[in-house]
Amino acid sequence: MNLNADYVKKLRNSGLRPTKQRLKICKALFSTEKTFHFTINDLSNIISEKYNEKISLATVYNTVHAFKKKGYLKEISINSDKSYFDTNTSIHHHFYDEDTNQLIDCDQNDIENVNIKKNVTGKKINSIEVLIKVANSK
Amino acid sequence: MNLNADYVKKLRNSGLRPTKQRLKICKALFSTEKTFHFTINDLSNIISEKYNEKISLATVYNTVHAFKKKGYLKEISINSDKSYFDTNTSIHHHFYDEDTNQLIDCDQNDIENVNIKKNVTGKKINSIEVLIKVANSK
DNA sequence: GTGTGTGCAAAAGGTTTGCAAGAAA
DNA sequence: TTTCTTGCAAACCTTTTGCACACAC
Repeated sequence: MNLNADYVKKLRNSGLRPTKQRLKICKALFSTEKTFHFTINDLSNIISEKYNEKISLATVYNTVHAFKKKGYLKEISINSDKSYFDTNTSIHHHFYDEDTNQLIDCDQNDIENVNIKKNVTGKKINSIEVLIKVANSK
Repeated sequence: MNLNADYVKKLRNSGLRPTKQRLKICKALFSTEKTFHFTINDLSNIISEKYNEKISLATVYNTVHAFKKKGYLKEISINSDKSYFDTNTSIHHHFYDEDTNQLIDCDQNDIENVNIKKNVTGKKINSIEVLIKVANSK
């Protein structure tokens, strides 16, 4: 359970002004033990439903992107009409349930090391993401 | 080099009527040896620039999705504002150059077998996709 | 006070939809 | 003739932008 003061510190440390809106978003994202996946729209709904407050969509977009840049959030690659974010920033992968459109974490330990034998010349590997698409057997 | 007659057969075999538009799209997608990546917009441009013909965007969307459903195309998972498709339907992976937004094939042999030790209960794995994001070292 | 952040509405960009007209079976 | 397909425009949704106002420092 993080306190508001922790969020203020966290934001200040990364050069972001601790505004009311950003603190509220921190609370929505980082006050639970469990990490989770969300879309911008989800987050906006959480704030308005759970906290009964409203933050402009533009601000939510701004903040989420700022948090991503600072490494507080990860963006997940699924082909979709919208962007998914993850409050779990450790190295891990995902199952994507094509029946329910649900994303499920896949621990790095649940996958045998992914070893890339070749790289694009002159480039450095920033990340390796594995997406495992699953569906009902039928 | 495939002939029109081959495309007619291919379409008919999968229950799709071989219309003028679909045949043109087949030609644009499958008449070269090399496979490639494209967006709907790319495809639309190829048809209008290279073949000097125009197919309604709605039809291009329809056809691409139909082809994907039939397994003639693969959709690639990148978080992006648009969908990418691949005429290479074999099992393989991708490098994504974050500097240039370019997609590069990564042969399955260039990755040590990805072994998933755990699965979502009651589901079957449909695909395993690895996306390697690269960028300039600097 | 200065510079940064916010909110609103409008705009943009990709994708989907509804429906009438056209083509294939 | 029946069914599937096309084309167009409008609708839709997510995301971005411009700008005036407000807030943090």
